[in-house]
Amino acid sequence: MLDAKLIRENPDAVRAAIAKKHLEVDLDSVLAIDSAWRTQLLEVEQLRGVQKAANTAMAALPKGTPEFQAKVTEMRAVSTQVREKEVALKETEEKFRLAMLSLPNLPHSTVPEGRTPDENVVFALHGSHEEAHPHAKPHWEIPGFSNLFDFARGAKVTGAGFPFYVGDGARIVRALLNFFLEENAKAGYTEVNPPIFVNAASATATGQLPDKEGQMYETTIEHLYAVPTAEVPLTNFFRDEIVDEAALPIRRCAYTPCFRREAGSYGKDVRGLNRLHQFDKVELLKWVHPSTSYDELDKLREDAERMLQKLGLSYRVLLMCGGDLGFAQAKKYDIEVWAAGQKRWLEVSSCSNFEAFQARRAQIRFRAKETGKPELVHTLNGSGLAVPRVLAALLENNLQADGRVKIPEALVPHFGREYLSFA
RNA sequence: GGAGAGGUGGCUGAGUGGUCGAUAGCGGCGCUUUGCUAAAGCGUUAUAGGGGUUUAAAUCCCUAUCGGGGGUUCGAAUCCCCCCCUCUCCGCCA
Repeated sequence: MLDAKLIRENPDAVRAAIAKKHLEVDLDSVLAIDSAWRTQLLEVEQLRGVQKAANTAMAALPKGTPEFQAKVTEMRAVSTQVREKEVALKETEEKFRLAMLSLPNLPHSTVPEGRTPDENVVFALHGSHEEAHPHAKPHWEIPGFSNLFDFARGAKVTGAGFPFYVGDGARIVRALLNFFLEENAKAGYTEVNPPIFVNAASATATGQLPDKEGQMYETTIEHLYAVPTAEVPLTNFFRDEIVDEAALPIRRCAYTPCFRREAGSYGKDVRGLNRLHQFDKVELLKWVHPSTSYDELDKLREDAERMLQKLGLSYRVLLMCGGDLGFAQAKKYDIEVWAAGQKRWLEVSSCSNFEAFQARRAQIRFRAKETGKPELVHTLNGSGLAVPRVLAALLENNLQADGRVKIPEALVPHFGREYLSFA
């Protein structure tokens, strides 16, 4: 959510910033609602002032006197009027709230211009993805793949996109999660094990609701949402709270399964482990002082990159252009790992600065020592990392002539063996 | 799931229809006293929104907020209804 004062006082600047995201936004209608709301608010407040003054006067009057009765009669009319105007005001307020929720975050000045993913800027390249991987093949074509990653039985038991991980398949997932969590702990992130269902207020605060409702699984009885990412419960940890300024930046990480309906995404990039309805991910989250949030974004990205380096994977970092930035983000880097078998880049992390956008929705503040006033924190998050695509790249890039997969050295202590076998 | 009790400001805790944004205490902040500390005295102590003034801010005016929502009433922290949460007991259960 944006600051209402900002759109009121600098509508043109807001319009220009939104244009960079190439989103259709009717700011004029938002401004019109805002203006109507303020007019109505003023009327209601004035009438309430009249009621309040009468109330004080009546308190001093003996009940049952003619003066008292006259006041009652007089105030009955005011009361009716207030009620009517309040109903109208509430309607306008709700319209305004929804309109404000529909406004995207503004991109940072360093975000490159661009409309489509092709216009994202390659910010960094690491490793030599073009070197030969003589034995590489798409992971789903590796002989014995379905022994470890059983999509057919997953489809039977639950549905497409919910695989079983069996034997070394389950083991490598656990090893990766353990590796990620340990690395993040070293980098200063406190581990959290959050609820994996959240309520509507939480999903609204991080921006999943109201617009991305169709992407989440929802329970029929309590109307809870299965988390699409640990970002949701993690960010909401401090919802409606004032955190200690001296404690900033607060760094946390969490492993959760993530549930995504992926409605409308069909096609060849959904093969194998590339896109699932349920997958495992470790998420990194920071609550920071506004003055440091872009430094913290760089550090967050580096924390995610370091893990890929230790796993010996080639990757690139994309700086997202305005058009590919997403609704809530002010600036975002995507980290993509090279999958030698598919010969494509797979997104394994997305590191974003939301500035105060989520914090305003979630009312997460700190009391600034300088002013003594509560101010909104900035929130940042990034994957650290998503398991299935890292796994896909590992399987493809490290496939040996004998059909086994060499486990990266950093992962061996967690996996317990040097090779993964499909037998 | 059943029965009961409760949810008030940073915290504790009064307040059962009217001048209550709310007694009191604690904590915090400021001032005074003091060689320093402690103590004492005095004062102060929320958040959000709107209006007005202003280059801007502060000051100023108004409104809202006593778990959330709705209702009764001229008027609700207080009465009624629904929901959420906490605690106690019972049941069930990993």
